Amino acid sequence: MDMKSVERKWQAKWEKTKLNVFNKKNMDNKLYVLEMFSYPSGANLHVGHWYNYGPTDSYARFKKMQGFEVFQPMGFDAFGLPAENYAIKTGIHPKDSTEKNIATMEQQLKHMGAMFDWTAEIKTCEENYYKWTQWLFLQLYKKGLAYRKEALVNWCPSCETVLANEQVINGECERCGSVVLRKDMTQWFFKITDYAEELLDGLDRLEWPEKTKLMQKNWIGKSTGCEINFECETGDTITVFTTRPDTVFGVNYVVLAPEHPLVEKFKESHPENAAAIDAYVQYAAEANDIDRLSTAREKTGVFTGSYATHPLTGKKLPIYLADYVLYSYGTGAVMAVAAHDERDYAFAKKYGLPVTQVIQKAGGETVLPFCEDGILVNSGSFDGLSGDEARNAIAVHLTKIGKGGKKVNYRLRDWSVSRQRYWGAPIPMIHCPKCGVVPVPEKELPVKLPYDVEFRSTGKSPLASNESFMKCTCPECGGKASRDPDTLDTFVCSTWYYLRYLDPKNDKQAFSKELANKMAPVDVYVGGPEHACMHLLYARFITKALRDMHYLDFDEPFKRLVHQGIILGPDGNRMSKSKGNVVSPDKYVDEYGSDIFRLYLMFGFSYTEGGPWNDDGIKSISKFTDRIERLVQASLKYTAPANANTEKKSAEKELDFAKNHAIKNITRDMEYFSFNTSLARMMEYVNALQKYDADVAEKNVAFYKGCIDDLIRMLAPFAPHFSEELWEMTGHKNSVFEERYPLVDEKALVRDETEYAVQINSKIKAKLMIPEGLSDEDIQATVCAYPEIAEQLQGKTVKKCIIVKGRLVNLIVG
RNA sequence: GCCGAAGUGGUGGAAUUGGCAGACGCGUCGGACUCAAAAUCCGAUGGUAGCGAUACCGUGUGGGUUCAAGUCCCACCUUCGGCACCA
Repeated sequence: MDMKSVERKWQAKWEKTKLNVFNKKNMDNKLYVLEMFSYPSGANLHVGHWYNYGPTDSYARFKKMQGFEVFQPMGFDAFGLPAENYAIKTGIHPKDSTEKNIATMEQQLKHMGAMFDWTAEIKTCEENYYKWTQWLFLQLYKKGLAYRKEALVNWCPSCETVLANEQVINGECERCGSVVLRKDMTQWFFKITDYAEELLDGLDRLEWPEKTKLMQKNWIGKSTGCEINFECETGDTITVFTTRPDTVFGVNYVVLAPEHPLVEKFKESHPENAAAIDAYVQYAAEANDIDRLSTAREKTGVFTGSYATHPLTGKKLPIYLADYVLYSYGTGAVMAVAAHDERDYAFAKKYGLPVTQVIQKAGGETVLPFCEDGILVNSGSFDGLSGDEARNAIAVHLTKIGKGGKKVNYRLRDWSVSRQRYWGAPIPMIHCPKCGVVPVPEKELPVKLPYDVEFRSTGKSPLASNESFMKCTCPECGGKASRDPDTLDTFVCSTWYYLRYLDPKNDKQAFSKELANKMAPVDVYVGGPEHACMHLLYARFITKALRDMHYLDFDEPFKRLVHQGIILGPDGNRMSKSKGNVVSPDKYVDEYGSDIFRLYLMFGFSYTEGGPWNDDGIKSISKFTDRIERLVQASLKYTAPANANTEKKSAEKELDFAKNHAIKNITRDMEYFSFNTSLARMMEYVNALQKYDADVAEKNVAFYKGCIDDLIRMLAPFAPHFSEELWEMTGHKNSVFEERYPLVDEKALVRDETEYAVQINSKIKAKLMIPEGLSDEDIQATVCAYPEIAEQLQGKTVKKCIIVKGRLVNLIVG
């Protein structure tokens, strides 16, 4: 079969008959299947895209044939850093390169033959989309969920620009090699932490992979502990968070993150230490959080010269700065208990600080640092308590004396959404010298992204250089004001795109509430596991926020989630241009056609695992479709005599069994996205058809042709163009996708006997056929009576007989 | 470093969740068809020993639980994903 022309033929037909367009009339029966949209970075569709979209489309088609009205849209996450970097390198404007890439990818996606509903297509870089991303920002601002604060960014002092983490290589700027510093900058944040508890709590009710839920849980990082206040000489209070208030009597010193605001105060009160402090702050600014949190990193720090007072003992405690404390976690300060914390212990040993043991191992020798629960000693009236009891008692006492109390802390931080970049949605805020920060009125949206901008680094955001963009009037006082020069993190665009797909042309609102409530949440969302913590968490947060603002009646965006695995390069490494191991799907699609390429992706890998690319099996898939074509062709010639016998003889029963076995297993496996096993069952069925075709001279033609029709129906989701062609070839006038997926006939699967494995003392001795429907006693009797087994049982007594119905019998003999 | 996964024949991968390890393919070997090749079809194929029935070994490594472990528990090794400005 000429796959290419067949593909074009059916793609054109589907478009004409609107086969892939969601029919709103059947909304009650909807199934929203969504693949993560793609970022148009390269000019071409990648194997990874194919691997995500091809098999998932087969799932969607399968569900369609089960009678669901499937909505499967596609679009482009079009803003982002790579297009801007490309522009800096080549001078090609991000808008131009992005639009060109999208045009190419659209063509490739259409040639893939997936049943995407292109009438719902969205591109996040278009005004009619980002207008509503800006609207979303304003709603969050109104709700108090968007605010400004200082935050650290990677700063290249020689390029005078903010760098993405990706652009920092071993602490140096990827462009110029300068040492990258961490610098404070005022940025917009979304208060995702307000939803920490709900985001955690909601995980239980999601049909998501357990590992993903666990990762999100750890990312949110709830810990229950205690806040404790330490008074300083300067009159300030250092508040620390600890999960181990039971060790509070063992505090030897207090440590602040180098970025802590109190550092300035300490420099003033101890000017003799200022130089050392500055040097250390500089040193810390050169490291990233991952390195700083590494337990393998050499502990470093500097004494501030100042002291704090222990809230319970009144002891004077030296105050240090150390980079193993992060300003972004907890309060940015910790109480150091050298005897009972690994890092504090290492630090204390290095700087010659005292180590005070206050916990004793219950019933054993205590080796320091001892970090487990134990019995309190040297802890005043709390001696003898342990674990939760001690933590509770101390927390209650601290509350009573006003020096702290119980506190729940989350590792989750608020989401920084400002980017000092050009290619993104402008932040719809205005800075007025009189009125301060003022939101752009909704009726003035979108704040359009100007085309003419110098996006090379100038020390400021690229938009800041465009005067006509920056200049505006304050909506409140009418005076001269300027726009926010930053753009939004692209993750903001992708938090709500699943809603826009439902209502992509709406120019009155971001989406219709009524439609959203009917069509969403997404029933099945498919994408890479690399999004486990960020995109997937942000989308959940925004959905909950929209619910609280009464734009939605549901609170989770993605009911079910499936991760496809990652296809690596043939060398086992992640595909990348620099490694030269990128595999292009195009040459395979050209050579074999998109159906065969899709079939191979489904058959050759475990969908959720992925793995290194190899094309060993792709030819065999092409043989498989050839074999099917030959079978179908041959069946066309068979005609039944007028007085044909329609009784099913053993050969027909055998084939019927094979067919129903395949239907049953495929129907189950498709639900789990187990495409490789589904196709294995399909191959077994084809083998059975071939055997019947070859072995049975007097065919039951009507029955056999029915089996061929079912084969085409069964194959349709996996090889859509090929199956349509076969369906037409066998004389059908409709689309095979208007057919129902064959249902299993359980009667055909009933057999009189089942094969059992027979073990003696857990070793397999024989395999026997045992009639169905016997009691355990009868099964044991049957097995023991079997000559081969009886022989081996001679002179022994059966002490125990374990029977697993339909599988195995294990005789324990002595 | 921390969080989360994965490791099964020569190879891609199965294994109904504790019940016959290796389904279905690829590859290899043997055979049929052919002047020959391709294509197609049939058969064999985890390892070791044996003519053979068969026996022993075998799911990253080492221990453990169990009548029974690829699957559960403990320790370790290797690889992969994420770590908050790649998306």
